[in-house]
Amino acid sequence: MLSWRSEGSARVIPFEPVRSNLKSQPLFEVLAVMGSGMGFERNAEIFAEDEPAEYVYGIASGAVRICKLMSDGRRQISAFYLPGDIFGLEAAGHHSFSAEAVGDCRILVLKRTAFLAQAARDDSLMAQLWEHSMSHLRRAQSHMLLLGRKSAQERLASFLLDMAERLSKSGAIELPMSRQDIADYLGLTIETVSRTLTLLEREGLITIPASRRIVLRDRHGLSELDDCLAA
Amino acid sequence: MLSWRSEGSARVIPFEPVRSNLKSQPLFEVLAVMGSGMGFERNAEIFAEDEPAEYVYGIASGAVRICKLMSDGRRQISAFYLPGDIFGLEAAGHHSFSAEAVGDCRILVLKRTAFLAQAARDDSLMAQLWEHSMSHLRRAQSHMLLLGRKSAQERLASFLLDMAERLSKSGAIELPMSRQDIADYLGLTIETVSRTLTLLEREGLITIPASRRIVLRDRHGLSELDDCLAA
DNA sequence: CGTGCGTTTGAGTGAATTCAACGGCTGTGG
DNA sequence: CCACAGCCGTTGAATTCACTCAAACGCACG
Repeated sequence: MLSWRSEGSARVIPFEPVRSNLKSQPLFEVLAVMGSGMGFERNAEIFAEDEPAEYVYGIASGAVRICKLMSDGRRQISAFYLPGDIFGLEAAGHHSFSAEAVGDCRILVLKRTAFLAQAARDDSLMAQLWEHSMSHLRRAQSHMLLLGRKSAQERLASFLLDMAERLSKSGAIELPMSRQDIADYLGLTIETVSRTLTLLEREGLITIPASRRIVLRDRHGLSELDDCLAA
Repeated sequence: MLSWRSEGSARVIPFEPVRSNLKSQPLFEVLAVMGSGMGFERNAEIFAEDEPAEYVYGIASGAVRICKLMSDGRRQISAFYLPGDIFGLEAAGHHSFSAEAVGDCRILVLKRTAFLAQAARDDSLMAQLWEHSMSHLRRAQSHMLLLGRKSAQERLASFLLDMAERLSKSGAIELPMSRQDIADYLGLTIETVSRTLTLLEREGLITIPASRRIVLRDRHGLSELDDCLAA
């Protein structure tokens, strides 16, 4: 059941280092300058739960999902990471979740030890590192409110607004992930995601010119669904 | 609706500093040595969402809930903190959630700035601070799996096992929180929590000698419900 | 022009919710 | 000491929202 999910490690394609300066946050800069680039195919596993955490990762292009699995195949995606984001840095030992490529993507990789050595040299970096973890924690808390207390419409509204903010700025979003990914992120089924999107379209809040392309027509209406007393 | 929840700040009772050494984790020690003690009554607000984050808190006795609210009163508790736990430390500016006393409790309080100054003096403390945030993040991720993908029975099983581990070690748990708190933590209603507990009792997995006292009769059975591929 | 995958749509079901009533414990005041 | 009020928790009945099962659609690719 759902076995396609565990196709697991598709091929890993090394490629020439990227000197991305899309995002100039110092943490990402460290990766861009010191790290090396790798390519991952769609659905490739970047690291697995319980695996020793040896590297830090930064996204040059594409998107990554962080997930936890149950033994019967149920999956919860706890976050999507997009270009400029850093992930996989554990304080100790092992990863507590797995990371997979949502689509083909280019990832910057740096040894954890090298990254931490750099942080030790630069106090402000250590502080930013902590700040970084805390911002993830804040996101996680907002997401718990969504998962525990919001209706399907509210979940989709929150999701679309978040995605718009993170990867478009304009009213149109090009989603990097499948409906199944969205469902597993929002704690819904693929059918409910699909139905709810068409519902939002019928209500005039969005239009869906292509399944992965969504235009926000009424941000205000979406924000009302989102509630957004949460940060 | 649900207005009792917002009784808000019940009286705050200052009390003589506690030199607790229940838990000797260095972070908590800093609070025990440098901080001052305060008492909070049941349901008192310790700090509110969006309030400037000026202090760090440690629990000497009692329990605290961390929550987010929606404008219509829906509430999600993202964590419970128990004796020995530290909370309220933000990397920057403002709290992204509120904290309330679950029952009467004694809290150690220290100025954020004093705490961070100490951390700056002691490298290992800064590292532990980061480690601390990461362990919260790990918990949050497991909880997202619970909220997004688990059935009511599975949620209660996870909850009970977690509580047993954190506050009893033996098979009997004395719950510090109400059914409403449990419901808001697990993303359920109070009725579902109640029904599911009696169901678990009928199945012989637990016994409930008093509403706040629960005995785990079959940990193995509970673990199976819990699934617990999650850390 | 089929084949395969991702998505949409439909019909029926079900787990948890809502609405409602009852039971039990605690503390207060007569 | 008992009566009563106020909570908190449990139980019951009916509803609902999202889920499951199933089928069809559409696009991309060989």
